[in-house]
Formats: sequence, C-alpha cells, structure tokens
Amino acid sequence: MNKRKSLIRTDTKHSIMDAAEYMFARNGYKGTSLRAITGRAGVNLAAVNYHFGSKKVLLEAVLLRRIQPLNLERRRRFEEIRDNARKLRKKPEAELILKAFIEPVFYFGESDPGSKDFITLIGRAIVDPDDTVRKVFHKFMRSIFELLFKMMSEALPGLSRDVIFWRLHFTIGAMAHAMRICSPDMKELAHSGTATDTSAVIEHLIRFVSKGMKARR
Amino acid sequence: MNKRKSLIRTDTKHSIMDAAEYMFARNGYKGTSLRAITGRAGVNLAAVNYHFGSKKVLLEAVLLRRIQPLNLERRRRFEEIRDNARKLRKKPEAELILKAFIEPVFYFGESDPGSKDFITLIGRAIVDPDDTVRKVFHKFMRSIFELLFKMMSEALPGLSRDVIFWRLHFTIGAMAHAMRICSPDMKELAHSGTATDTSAVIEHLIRFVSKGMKARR
DNA sequence: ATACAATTAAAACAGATGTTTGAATATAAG
DNA sequence: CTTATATTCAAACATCTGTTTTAATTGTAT
Repeated sequence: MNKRKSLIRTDTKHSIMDAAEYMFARNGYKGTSLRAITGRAGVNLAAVNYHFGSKKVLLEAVLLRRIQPLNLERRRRFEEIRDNARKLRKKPEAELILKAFIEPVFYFGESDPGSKDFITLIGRAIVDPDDTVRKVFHKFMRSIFELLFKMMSEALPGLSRDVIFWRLHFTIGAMAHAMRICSPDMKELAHSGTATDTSAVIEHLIRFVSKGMKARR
Repeated sequence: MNKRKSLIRTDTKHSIMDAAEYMFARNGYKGTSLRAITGRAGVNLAAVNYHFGSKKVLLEAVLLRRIQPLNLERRRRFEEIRDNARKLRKKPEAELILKAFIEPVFYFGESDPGSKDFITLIGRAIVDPDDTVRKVFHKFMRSIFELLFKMMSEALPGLSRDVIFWRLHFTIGAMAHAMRICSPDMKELAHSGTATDTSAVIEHLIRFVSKGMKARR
C-alpha cells in the first residue's frame, strides 16, 4: 500500500525533527551535533542528510513546522481585530493586537507536548549568535512583523514610526526572554517561590508591554 | 625591569581578550574557534591555554573585565538614589532605578571603542544557548539583579513579588534585545530610515519599561 | 517470485576543534 | 656572561564535526 510506505518515511523524518527541536532548543544550533540528534531519534546518522540534505535545511524544517501554523493563527486574529474595529468604526486596540501576537506562541507550546521545546527554540532563534539560525528565523518572521507594525500604527496613530518600531522590538525582546525563562531547564533563574505558571506569565507580559506601548510621546 | 616584563605579558593577554570579545560578540562562544581568536590577536594558538588555561576561563575573563566596572557603576548609582530618597523621606523612584540599571551598559559601550562589542556580547550572553556562557554570566549578574529587585520593591511597594520579578525580567529582555539590535552587524533588522542612535534608543527603552513597570496591579 | 525503487546501515571522508608537548626564544637577576 | 624563569612557537594530539559513499535491507508493484 502507498499509505504504509509514506507512513514509515515520515516517521523517521518526524523523529528526526522532534529530536532536533529538543536538542536545538537546549544546546543551540552549533551546540547540537547530528550524532546527538540521530542518537536521540534512534535513527541512523546518514538519515539526516538523506531526508533533509543538510543540517541547515533540517533547522529550517524544524522552525517552519511550528512557525507556519503559529503565524497563520496570528494573521487570523489580526484580521478578526481589524474586522471588529471596522464594524465599530473605531481604531483597533493596541492591547488586543499584542495579545494576538503573543498568546499563540505560548498556547501552541501548551497544546502539543512536544512543542514545549519549541517555545525555547523560538525564544532563542530570535537572538542566536549563529548567522544560519538568525537569518532563517528572520526570513520567516519578517512579514508577520511588518503586519504587526502596520496594525500598531493604526492603533496608535499619535506615535512616530521610530517609536513604534522600537517599542515593538522591546516587546519582542521581553516576550523572547519570558519564553526562555519558561523553558524547562531555565527555571533555575526564578526566585524560589516565584510562579512560573505559563498563563500567569502571559498576563503579566501583556499588561507590561501594552502599558509601555501606549506611553505618551 | 619588572615593568617591561609584565607589560609584555599583559599585552598578549589583552590582545587575546580584545579579539575574543570581538569574535564572541559576533559569532557566539561555540561559533568562535581559538584559532580565529589568536589569528585576529596576532598571537600563537597556544597562548590562550598558556595564559588562561582554557577557552572557558578566557570567556570568564572577557566577561568579568567589563561586568565588574559596569556593576560597580550601577551600585554607585543605586546608592545615590537611596541616599536622595532618604533625605527627602520619599520612596526611590522606579524610573531612576531603571535608568541606573540600563544607562551604564550603553554608555560603557560608547566610551571605550573596543567595548562596543561588549554591548553585543552582554546582550547575547544573557541568552546564549551554551551552558558555559549562561552560567558564567548569571554567576556575575545574580547579585546585581537581587539588588535591583530590592530597590524596585521599595519603589513600588504596592506590587507583589511575582509581578516585580516578572516585570524586571521583561525589562532585561527588552534591554538585551535593544542591545543586540544596536550591535554593528544587526542594523539589518531596522526598517529603512529608523534611527539607531544609541542615546535615542536608551530614552525610548527607559520610557517603555518604566511605564510597564509602574502599571497598576 | 521478480524487478524496481526507497530506505536504512556501517564505514570512511576531509576538515575543524580544544588542548598538549617540547624545543626555541626572550627576559630578568646573579 | 651565566643561569633561571617566563614566554613564544610550530607541530602533533585525540576527538568531534557534517557529509559522502557503498552495500544491505525493506517495501511495492508487476
């Protein structure tokens, strides 16, 4: 049967991607060897180059698998906000836009257990010192950032382009940092007794950035 | 003479540290080889292990050289704020505390030309996927963060420990991200025509985080 | 069953990595 | 100058890296 064949094929591919996501998130791109990935996945070393072609393409696949549905959800929520605003003949609300941008990242990480690593991975990809990682990531993120920028300009027409640009980047920085702290092996950072419950963090974060975003001047 | 000897010794040591700082900032810890460092420094490969013992110790030295005076300056400003507040029998102001924490990083980078790299380096060390980097960095930062936490708790007694903790981390995340964008080879990120002037960024940043910090609840 | 393609497996590849070694050189003191 | 110490240097070390190769195995149709 055709089903059987393709199932087996995608099984190894998926194992590799899962293992890679896990390892990349914890040790970074440079810090993860193909042997560590294939070892964890329980497949042969050569399988990576057979199925993906190279380590770099594997990384792209790992990132894209999560970022694509993530940004789709963000777009959906952006349009929802725009539609509602038009109906009410109002400007879209900054806080809603930020929620639409931030919440999906964390909730995607909660739904699929495997994608807990992906929160860390994304949080790090944003700033990875390795050119490969950063360029791949920015390639996937540029368009959604520009949409975010546009929406926010509509929501806060009193602010200059520069101010919006920088505040959005502060937002992303704060978000990425929160994502990393929320990662499994970073709880070390938290003070003893500090709540690291995800949904609470999201609320704190959104409150924080929307206040900063809406500051006068 | 003793002077001559120690001058020569520290000369190679300094060259190595400068080169290492430059390379670590651009390519990360894992992404930088000792050969790249010694090549740039114009010294022999073995010099690193002779003078520092290992790549890891070199990293610690590079970080410590900048972080020590940086945190000294932060402490000085913290105490200044405390003294002034006591004189006026008022609580210390959150915005001043944030300025005391944030400004020195950027200004240190502007004074010494070589330490422009260090802004990037610090910005990345905060989140480097490599355990070595992150643990070394946190070791040096823990005490100053706790002081920051204490000061902020005095400034904003209405907020819970959790809220202050998280908001300070959002602040650090935003700051680190800003530091990375300000780095030489990351301007790619900025929209065309966006001002990347350092002092302007600092002002935007402080405005942003102090608004977020002081949000009710 | 046979032939064909897709996948897996083990081994080897060339190159880069941090570190060590032992000889050569420079510097200081006696 | 001579000796002792500190530093530099080139070379080699063992190990790890991503990738390629070649053979064996598997699955799927004819």
